[in-house]
This record gives sequence, C-alpha cells and structure tokens, in this order.
Amino acid sequence: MTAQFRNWQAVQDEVLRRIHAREWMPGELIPNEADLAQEFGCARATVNRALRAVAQNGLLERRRKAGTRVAAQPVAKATLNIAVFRKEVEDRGQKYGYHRIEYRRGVPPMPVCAAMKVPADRPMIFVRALHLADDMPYAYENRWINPDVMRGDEEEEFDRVSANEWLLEHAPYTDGEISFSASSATQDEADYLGCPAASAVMVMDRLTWNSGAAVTSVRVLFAPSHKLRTVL
Amino acid sequence: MTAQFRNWQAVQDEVLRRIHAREWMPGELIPNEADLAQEFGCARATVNRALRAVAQNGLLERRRKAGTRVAAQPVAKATLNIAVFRKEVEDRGQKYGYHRIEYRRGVPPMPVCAAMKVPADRPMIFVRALHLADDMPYAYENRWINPDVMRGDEEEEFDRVSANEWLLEHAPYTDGEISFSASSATQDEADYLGCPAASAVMVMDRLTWNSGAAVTSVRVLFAPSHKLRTVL
DNA sequence: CAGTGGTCTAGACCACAGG
DNA sequence: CTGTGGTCTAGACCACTGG
Repeated sequence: MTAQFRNWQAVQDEVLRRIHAREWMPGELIPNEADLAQEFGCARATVNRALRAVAQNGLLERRRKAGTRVAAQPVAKATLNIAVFRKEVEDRGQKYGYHRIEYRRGVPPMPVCAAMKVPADRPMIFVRALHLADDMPYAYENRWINPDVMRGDEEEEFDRVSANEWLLEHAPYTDGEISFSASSATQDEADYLGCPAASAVMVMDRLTWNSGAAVTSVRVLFAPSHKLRTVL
Repeated sequence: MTAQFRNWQAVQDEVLRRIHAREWMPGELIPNEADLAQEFGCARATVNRALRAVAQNGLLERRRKAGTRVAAQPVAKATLNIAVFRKEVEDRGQKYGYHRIEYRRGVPPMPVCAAMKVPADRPMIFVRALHLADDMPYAYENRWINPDVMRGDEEEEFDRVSANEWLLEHAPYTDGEISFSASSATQDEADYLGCPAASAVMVMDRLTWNSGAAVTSVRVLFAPSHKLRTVL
C-alpha cells in the first residue's frame, strides 16, 4: 500500500518528488485530482490545494477538462520583495540614513507625464533624495508626486521622512508597475552615489496609480554594488 | 443588510476595497475570520482563502491568536517570470536565434566553484553562447555545467540547442538562486553584444542545484536596452 | 489557557473547454 | 455532452502563540 499523505504540504512534496524524479515526465498528463486523492488517502480538496500551489510555481499547467500536465519548460518565478528602503537597509543590519536634496513644485518632463498618464501641463511635486546605509550612499531617487494624494494632510515636505515611507503609509495604490534596467551614471548621479562617473548602476522605475489616478513616479538609482537577489 | 460576497474573489475585492478606502487603517486589527464569514454571508473557509491571498500579496499580516492586521508598510512583491530565452524573444514577436561561441571542458575559476559548492579542481563543461532577437544580440551567456547532469544522454554539445533550453528539459533542479546587477561591459562582451565598450548592461547570475548537487552556473549579460518589467 | 488562524473532510454544484 | 478543475459549505480538530 502506498504511503499516506494527509496534508497538502506532504502531497505537494510528493508531487514535486515525482516531477524531479521524472516519474512524471515533462509535458506528461498526470492523474486527475480524484484519483490522486484516492491514492494519497486524502480528500480531493487537499490534492487541489497542493496542485494549485505547484502550478503557481510554474511546474504544472492546469486546465479544466484538459487535466494537469507537467510543464515542459517551466517558467521560473522569481519574486522580488520590494520593501521600504529603511527596512531594506535595516534588514541588512546597517544603519539607515535619509537626506532630502531638493523639494519643489513644477511640471514634469513630457516622458514622465506620458508614463503617468497625466496632462503635460499638470504641476506636480518633485522630490530628490538620497538614502544611506551606514552613512554610505545606498539609493538616489528622483520622484514626482501627484499633489492630490497629499490633500488634507498637513504640509509634508519630506525633509525628515522619506517620500518612499510617507507615501506607503498615506497614499495607497491599487495598481503599479515596476521595471529594472542598467544605466551609466551621469556626473551628477555619480556624485550623489559617491562613485566614478559612468559607473554602471541598477535603475528601478516605479509607477503607481490609485484607481486610475497617478500617485507617484520614481526613478531610483542604486549604488553600483547593489544586487537584487531571490531564491527560486 | 450588507451585500453578500459569496465567492473568495468577491471577498478579496471587498477586503482590498476596505484597505484602500482606509476603512481598515494600516496597522489596524481586522475582525477575525468567523466574524467576517458571518458578515459576508459565506463560510469561514471562503474568508480564509481570500485573506490568505491578500496576505500573500503583502497587504495583510496574519498570525495565530494575534489575528490579522493591515500591513503598515506593505512589502511589494514583484514577480519576474523568467522563461527560456527563446520563449522570451518569441513572446515579443521577434525571431529567435542562437549561436554557440565556445564549448569545452575545464576547471572553473575559484569563485564559480565556491558559488556552486563544488571542489575547486572539479572539471566541468563550459559553454559560451549568444541569443539573438531578430538577428540582433539579445543575451550573452557564460555557463558552467556539471557533467553529471548529462550522464546517460547522447553527447550534447549545444551547437544547435541552447544549454538554456536543453537543461530545462533534461536537468531538473530543486533549488536555485538568481541575482540581478548592473555591470560595465568589457571590450569582449561589448563586441558580442554589439554595443560600445563600457556600456551599462544588466547581468543575471543564476545558480541551480538538484538535491544539493550543482547543476549549472550561468552569468548572462543582456543587451543594453534590456528591461525587466512586472506589475504590482 | 483560550482565541486565532491553519487545515482536513465529505459532499455538492458549477464553469469551462475538449472531443 | 461529459470530464476536469474550481469552488463553496458546515463542521471538526489542530497548532501555535499571545496574554
């Protein structure tokens, strides 16, 4: 008699084992939930939960009526946890520091307006700031903020609290997009980051909206050594 | 009487609405599952599923006995889907091309051995290759492969099929890590990528193991324009 | 210790899409 | 049309952990 797998994690482990051991080959159809439930000696809901988890990880493909099959070329899902800079720094065991460089109102450059989907003549708030880890530059950000999200709150000029942190607590968003790329630091950027001009740096562009209304657009340059890490 | 939310997605939407509308403030404790189930007119399991999903997204923090509270500073989860290069290129509607540059056996440099956790004198297979999109350089990879994973298979020298693709189908892995950083292209790298020397490029370092045994270690340089995008 | 989330179950119905 | 996964339910027990 086969062993019993009475909880969904045990079922998941067994499923993963079979995939890795190639008992179920890539592209192959696996038994349906009801059969597996019987084989594993548990309820179908338990099998469902396990298979759903594995599928979310990209190793299984599930379709109604078609059944469940092992992914031929699994798409790796790398999840990046993007926290507030302060937390990111403190989690590394370093001291966090913040320095506001500039604060003003103005009309953003065309590309920013377009990306945020706001009229090109709409004045917004601009904040330039530097985040520090152990007194060394960690990230340099240029940010445009929709003034609407600050309505009703006492004037906040981000001289003590970073916009990064303030917005997350006061300006929720419903949608967002984020992209990473590599870029050569300009002289200015290099000065702030304390690195040679033209150094290769990681850039994060982040846009957020709240129910269709732009919240903020930020371009972050990380110090040259910065790495984004994650496990598969 | 409150509206009915009879399926977990409806419950999830309502929960998200309350968080975004700040009916439940950041850091605040929300009602327990049983109460919500009664309010929503559904089973506790349904509420559980919805809250679990929201928590997985980082907007809720759940702890036994302590209850469920709205995250004060939600950690954004950006999921990058990392597929086979061919699929990545074809999904963009471009023509995929592959060119093997070099194939040989040898002992990897120390840092590679250390990262892969293999003895420093262990000979491995080295493959250098270029992936193309519409005949333009897309990604340039330097890869070390544990010869063990190719045991029993007919000799594969990756002259037609990329290691990227072959390994995914023939060499499953149980664990892996992946990291992204920015780097200045050396003259060599720039030549392969068809860009000026010292261009800033995105680098992906990827390591995989199968039950503790190293499978492959690869360093990929993407063409300068490359961006990693994802929605929040 | 007691309240919370975590999970399992058996059964049921439904939505979808393959054949 | 029919088999598959997707989901809901009511009830139960468990595991953890805060107070």
